[in-house]
Amino acid sequence: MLTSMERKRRDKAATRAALLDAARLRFARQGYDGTGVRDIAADVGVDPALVFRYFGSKDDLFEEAVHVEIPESAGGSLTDITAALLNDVVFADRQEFDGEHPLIVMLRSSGRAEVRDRLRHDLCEGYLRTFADHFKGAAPDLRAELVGALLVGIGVMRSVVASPALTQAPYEETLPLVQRLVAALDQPPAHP
Amino acid sequence: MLTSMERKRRDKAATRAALLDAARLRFARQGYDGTGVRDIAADVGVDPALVFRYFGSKDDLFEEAVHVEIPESAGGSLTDITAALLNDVVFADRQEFDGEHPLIVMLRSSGRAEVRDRLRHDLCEGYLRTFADHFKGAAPDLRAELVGALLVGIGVMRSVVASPALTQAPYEETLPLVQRLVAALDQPPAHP
DNA sequence: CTCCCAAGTCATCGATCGATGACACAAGCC
DNA sequence: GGCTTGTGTCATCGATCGATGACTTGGGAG
Repeated sequence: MLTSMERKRRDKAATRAALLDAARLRFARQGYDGTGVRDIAADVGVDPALVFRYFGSKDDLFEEAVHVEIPESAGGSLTDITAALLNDVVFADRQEFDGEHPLIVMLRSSGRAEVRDRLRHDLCEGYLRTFADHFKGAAPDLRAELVGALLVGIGVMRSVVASPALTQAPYEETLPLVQRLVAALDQPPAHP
Repeated sequence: MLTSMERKRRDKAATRAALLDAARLRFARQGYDGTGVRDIAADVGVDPALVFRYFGSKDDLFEEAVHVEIPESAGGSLTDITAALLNDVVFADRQEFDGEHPLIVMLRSSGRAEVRDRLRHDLCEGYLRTFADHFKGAAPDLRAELVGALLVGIGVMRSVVASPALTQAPYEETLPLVQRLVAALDQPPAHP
């Protein structure tokens, strides 16, 4: 797989970018342990030694490959944030990661401790902080993490488990169900 | 780690069982790729060749290690099933798997396709079928898989991401929140 | 055209992996 | 005690891994 047919034959920046793209695809599909630097280099059609010259080590390449900036959550209502997050985390088509979210990519490579640390940081400090701020009542952090669990779980069911219904259901069908769940979490417990 | 201090020195059944226990722990903590047969054998204090003699291959050992029978869901109300499932999948203390559910262990080793197939089968055909049967209205499969996503997500948040709130919250605090979510999924959409 | 630096290649290292087959040794039986 | 059977060990194979350093080659500057 040559990422770009017209890649110049001796262009450091282009080659580095092509290696990064190939690494993202490989890591997304096969995880960290299942991917070798020789595979990545072969995808680009280049010598494996270039990986170490440009990125230092396989670890550094992975770090740079799965790095993604967390979008500034538009400070709207809980409904708006839910819709944005579901779209961004679950349904956004990340072509560079084979259609999966970097969080799922990291999850697939969660054998290493640093990856788990990055996961926790990106999720809890990044995506879920807004939810915790919006939840009123007791234990907002716990309820925010339950939203995170739901979103992560949906991603896992679609990308890893490949469960039939969730994989085929479009965004328009999944969103209202998720909205009902988040709304139920926001309301105080009903004591009839 | 010798599983049992008084293990007889030449006892095939006991040695095999000890290898299986050690394999479960290693696979649970480090995943399939991160675990070597030499590690497992060293845990038991035995030669690595015994692994192949008793189990055939590393793959076969993994298959046997993560095999778990799905409990027959007591055919009670949706509330009862939810409580049972949350306890069994998320909060049951599986000592033999370092406290984690075999589903999470498989998830940590999901690089191989057969593992993903087993995951999908055990989850959708096993755990979630009961939910789909209990859900009235449209798209019961989708809603059942959303329950599965929630449970799997909670397991991931606790075991992999190690998110603070969900990890520390006891069963008694998490269960009512999950109950509210499942109940919201069961009710027909509210159109005020 | 030539020179020179950067881009890319080649050979190779040491470690580790799963796996195999020949071998050593303890236990039960006679 | 000698023999058989089965439990466990040892040495080793071939492949693959990440990583290193010396080497080659292309392309722009002069």
